[in-house]
Amino acid sequence: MNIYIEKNRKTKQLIQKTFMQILENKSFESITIGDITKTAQINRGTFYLHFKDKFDLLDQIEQRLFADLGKHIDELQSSYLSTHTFEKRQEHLAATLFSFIEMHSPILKIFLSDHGRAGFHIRFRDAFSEKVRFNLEKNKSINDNLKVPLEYFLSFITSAFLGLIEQWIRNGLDKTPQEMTSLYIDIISFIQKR
Amino acid sequence: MNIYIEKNRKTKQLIQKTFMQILENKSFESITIGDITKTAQINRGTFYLHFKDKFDLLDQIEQRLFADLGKHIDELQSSYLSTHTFEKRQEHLAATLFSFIEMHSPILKIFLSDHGRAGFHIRFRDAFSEKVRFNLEKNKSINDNLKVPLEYFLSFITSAFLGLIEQWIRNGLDKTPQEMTSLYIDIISFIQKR
DNA sequence: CATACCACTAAACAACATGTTGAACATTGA
DNA sequence: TCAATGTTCAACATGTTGTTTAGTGGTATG
Repeated sequence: MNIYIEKNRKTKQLIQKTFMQILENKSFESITIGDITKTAQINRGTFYLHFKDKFDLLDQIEQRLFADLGKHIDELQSSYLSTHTFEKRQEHLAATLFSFIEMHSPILKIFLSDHGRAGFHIRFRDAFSEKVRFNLEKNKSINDNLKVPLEYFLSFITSAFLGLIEQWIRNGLDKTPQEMTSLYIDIISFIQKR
Repeated sequence: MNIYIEKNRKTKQLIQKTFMQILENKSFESITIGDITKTAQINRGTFYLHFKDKFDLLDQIEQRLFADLGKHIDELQSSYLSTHTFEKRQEHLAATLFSFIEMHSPILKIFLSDHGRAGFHIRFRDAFSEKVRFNLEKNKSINDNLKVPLEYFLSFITSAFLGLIEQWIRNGLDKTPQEMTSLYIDIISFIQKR
């Protein structure tokens, strides 16, 4: 019964790998199950033994990505939570995120482009937003001085961040995560000086 | 020969209207040409007399939206360009945009959701970004003091703005364009105070 | 008034995509 | 060994796409 588990896992991985590969040259919408199974050299029916449909396939890849993102941020926050200033924590959060993006850039390059599935940037931002909310709510000085609803402020700041990431990816990752972190800090302090 | 032009125009409009209507309940990908023509009570072949395919139909609606957005911003800039301070111009730009969004919220609600087509928020941001770039490049004090590449700053600020818009729409337009403008200003000044 | 024209319809077409089924084959465990 | 189980496959019915061909009922024009 052991060889079956292995075989199943391998076929499922093959489908996911092949799918991602095709996604580099073709948009999600235009990819057919046949495209995937022909390239992977398996029967089309086999696909349906592993995934409900195209969307299920993408969902599983997406969700693994979001889970991984959450794990990274959680780890950071548990070790940094009260040992540093808010500004230092912000900086480390940015650095962690840019590193994460660099690590997953092959997938993100596709998901954030128009080759991906509609609404990805919203789902990504929501996953990210949840983590930032936790970080902000712990901070009294923010809750007290912020006049606008927290959800609006969160949308503003996480979208801005995501905008930087999208530009970075569009530029073919022309900078290191460290450079992106200082670029982020430079933009914030530029706004502050006006 | 005039009645023909009228008939053609009306059928084309009917297709677009019906399409937008269906888009409220069904995702772009899952809508078929048959869905549209059955609802509009026209022959399926007629669709192809007006549009190349589903994408062409959506493109034409998108492009009309972007053109309209550009027109609004251009009008604003030509009348305000050098008669006000940079901050006042920013505020009026924000107010203009929020009004535009409110006016087109039925379409934008769909296009920005996962019922729309992948990459819309990128195309929308690009259209918007071009106009803001023009505004920023005219301003010497920004070009001189900004250490980071303009494209990154543009991505940051236009994405942040789009984030506010998305949240606003998600909240079912719970505020007036005027309230959104002061909300925007409040967020900026909150960042400045830190 | 005849006729050429136009937007649209109806029906049929091949090509292709989808999701399901039952059969084939390999592996497992009693 | 052999029945049960797991994986894969070929074939099927169904639905969508974009094109084509023939035809309808109005409209313009000489």
